Amino acid sequence: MSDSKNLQPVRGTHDLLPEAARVQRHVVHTLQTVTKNYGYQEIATPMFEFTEVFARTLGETSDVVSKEMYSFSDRGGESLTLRPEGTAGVARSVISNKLYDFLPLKYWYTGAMFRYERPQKGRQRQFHQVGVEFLGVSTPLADAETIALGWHFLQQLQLEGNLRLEINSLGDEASRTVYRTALVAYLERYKTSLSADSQERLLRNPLRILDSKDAGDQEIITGAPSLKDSMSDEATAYFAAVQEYLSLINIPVVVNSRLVRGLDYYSHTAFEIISDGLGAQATVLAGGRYDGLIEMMGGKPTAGIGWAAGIERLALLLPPLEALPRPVAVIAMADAQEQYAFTVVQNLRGQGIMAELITSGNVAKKFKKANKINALYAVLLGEEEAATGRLTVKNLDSGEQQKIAIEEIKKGLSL
RNA sequence: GCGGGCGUAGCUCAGUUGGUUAGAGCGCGAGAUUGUGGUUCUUGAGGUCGGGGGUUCGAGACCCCUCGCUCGCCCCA
Repeated sequence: MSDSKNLQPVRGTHDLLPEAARVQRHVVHTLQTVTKNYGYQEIATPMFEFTEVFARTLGETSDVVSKEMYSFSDRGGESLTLRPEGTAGVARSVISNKLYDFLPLKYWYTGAMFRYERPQKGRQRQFHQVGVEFLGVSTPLADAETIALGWHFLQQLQLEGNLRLEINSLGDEASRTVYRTALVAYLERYKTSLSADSQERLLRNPLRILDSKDAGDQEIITGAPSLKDSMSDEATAYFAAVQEYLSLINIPVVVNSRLVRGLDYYSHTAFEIISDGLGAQATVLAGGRYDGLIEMMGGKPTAGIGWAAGIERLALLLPPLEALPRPVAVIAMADAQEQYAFTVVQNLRGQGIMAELITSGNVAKKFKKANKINALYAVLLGEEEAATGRLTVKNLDSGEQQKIAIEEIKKGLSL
């Protein structure tokens, strides 16, 4: 590995070899199937946008914007950014295409996201998400439905380990502003006792201090004013209704009043689904309501709620996939049948049968190769078969052999 | 961005207090008289010990730097 530096994938990126690619495909396919029953359609937005699209919506002071974005100038001098998440792009697309005239909209998406972070298990610099956005409806029912969709999706994947749905309300914007002021006023008194991280957060995103893992911080937070007390009656009722809808369909919910999301565009309902099967990166699906987002970006006021899930994290929790279907191995017994064998494989493929031509080597060798590709059947072609068109088919598990006309093979073997 | 652990063949790992041509299992290739495999046996290929520098008569082992992975913090999906 003398020139290892250039042959290594960039830090935090990974090749998707066939097995992993199949797992990711399975996750996406599962979402596609589940969302269909909820009336969702796929949307795909560009992998990069003008930097401003993310900077404005996620919040200039958010960690994602302030230190994790892959931003660069293109040759025309424009500042562009590789998308760190999916919602901002969809929101931009809704405005660009004036889709707010066609509400409500239900979109799902998948794709690579980019964040300059320190890689860890379940955390990469290029990672993949699936997500959904439900635009144009601001009712507790819409929140419950969206959360149910996420829950349903994860059930469908049959993840190993336990999942926990945590939910909170950040209140409407007015409530949040009131609360932020009250919280900061309280925390200022303990400023010097707070952890260094939280002292920093006090300036940038004080609500996140509620979520601190530092024991000292937690102690201080115990006495802090509660967001509930600052919430308007409407916001409180809204949150109660969301919970009621969820209980109606038996989705277990844990209210976590310290759950705060890191992106600025959220209001009202916020939620996370957390797995006990991962390490520090335990959140497997998360999202919330973002009613102010589209207006903030310059569009008509449009309600919205959505979530995203990390495909790599889901992959870590996925049970083994079904075994791949087994092919038919076509074997010429002698060189004289090689060309005939090629026509036979093509014939089988034309019938919709997965078939592989085993070339080179003596017959014993070819059988070994057939085993290696996990073939269920071997089709043997010698002088007799070539003359009669009736092929010798051997079941490689049982060893049984039979003769079948080529056009009967599909039925004869129930392939 | 901060702190800890790790990095030896494709994979999983062993390499005694620094000492000659770096090992094993699995996997891979070839063979065991040419129309029948999965077992077994024989045999072969494959490593500049992540990379660079240093200490030493001598380094996979010690020191420094660097790259990557990993655990926690942070952040988040």
